[in-house]
Amino acid sequence: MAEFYRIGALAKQAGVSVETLRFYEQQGLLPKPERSESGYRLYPKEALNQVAFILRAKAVGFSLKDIAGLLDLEINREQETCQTVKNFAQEKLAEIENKIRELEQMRNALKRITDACCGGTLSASHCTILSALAEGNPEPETPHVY
Amino acid sequence: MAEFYRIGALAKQAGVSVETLRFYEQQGLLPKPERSESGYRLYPKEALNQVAFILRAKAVGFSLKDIAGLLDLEINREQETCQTVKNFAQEKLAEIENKIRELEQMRNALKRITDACCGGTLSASHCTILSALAEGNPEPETPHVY
DNA sequence: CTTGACCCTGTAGTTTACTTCAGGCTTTAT
DNA sequence: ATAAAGCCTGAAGTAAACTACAGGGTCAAG
Repeated sequence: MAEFYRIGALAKQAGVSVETLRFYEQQGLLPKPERSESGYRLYPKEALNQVAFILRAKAVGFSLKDIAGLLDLEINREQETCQTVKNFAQEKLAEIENKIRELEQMRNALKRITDACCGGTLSASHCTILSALAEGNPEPETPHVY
Repeated sequence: MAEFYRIGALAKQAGVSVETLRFYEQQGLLPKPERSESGYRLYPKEALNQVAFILRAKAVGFSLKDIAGLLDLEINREQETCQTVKNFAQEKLAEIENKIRELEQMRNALKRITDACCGGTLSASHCTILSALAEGNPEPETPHVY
């Protein structure tokens, strides 16, 4: 029971357009799938996970080129030593952890606002979102009193 | 001792080009700074934090338009009710927490690889980086034995 | 057996986020 | 005082990531 998606079905499942899927294939982000006799692309169900991975990586700020680099590891892994693969993965790991830290800083800044903010129907003239956000580190600063 | 940066100094400090700073100003991401008699932009030192915030937000996948939306809260805050501001901030907070979760999934997948990977000089043909990454959830799966 | 939904390739157009250029003032170092 | 370095505006150019044709096969339903 080897099941296959055609491009339209995969696109629908993944929440992208068929053009995007063809574009990703052309850019080397998706492996060239099998073809039916008439030339239709036939995707195995793993393709859905691969697309999901691309979308997740994109959502957190990796470029398609970055992502291709990650995926290339798999494709060329026979030619690479294990050490090379591991190094690259660790490099990407560091990048990801950096992004997590940056997001946590942003989250903390926003949290401080939503907590401090009255949340009522008054003017927001004291909700200094930018000043709170603009601070890199959460310096306590004179707390706003409402 | 109100100190001012000229555009070149701010650019250097922030690690961007002067053109990028002018572009951000034009796009409404940076407030229009004071000008010297001869028309030079004079930035207060807070500008550095604002640029840093933009860069951080960009690095984690927000578009300039998204960022402008965040920063707009400050600029128009007199016109908005506190509730509106708070709602928007909470919406963005949810987005950020989503991104953090996505990154943590990616981090876990990569970590499993680097931990399982021999790290030696052998072929990496068993380092299934893609298959590990492609999984959304870390299903245990038949563990690789080397 | 034809009509409509789906697929193909290839090329052109769009949006986002810059970057470069042209032409011309200002400031600073020698 | 003059030349190099820095700043100005406005417009054009570029790279990445799609998105939209144009022109043409495929296939299940009626």
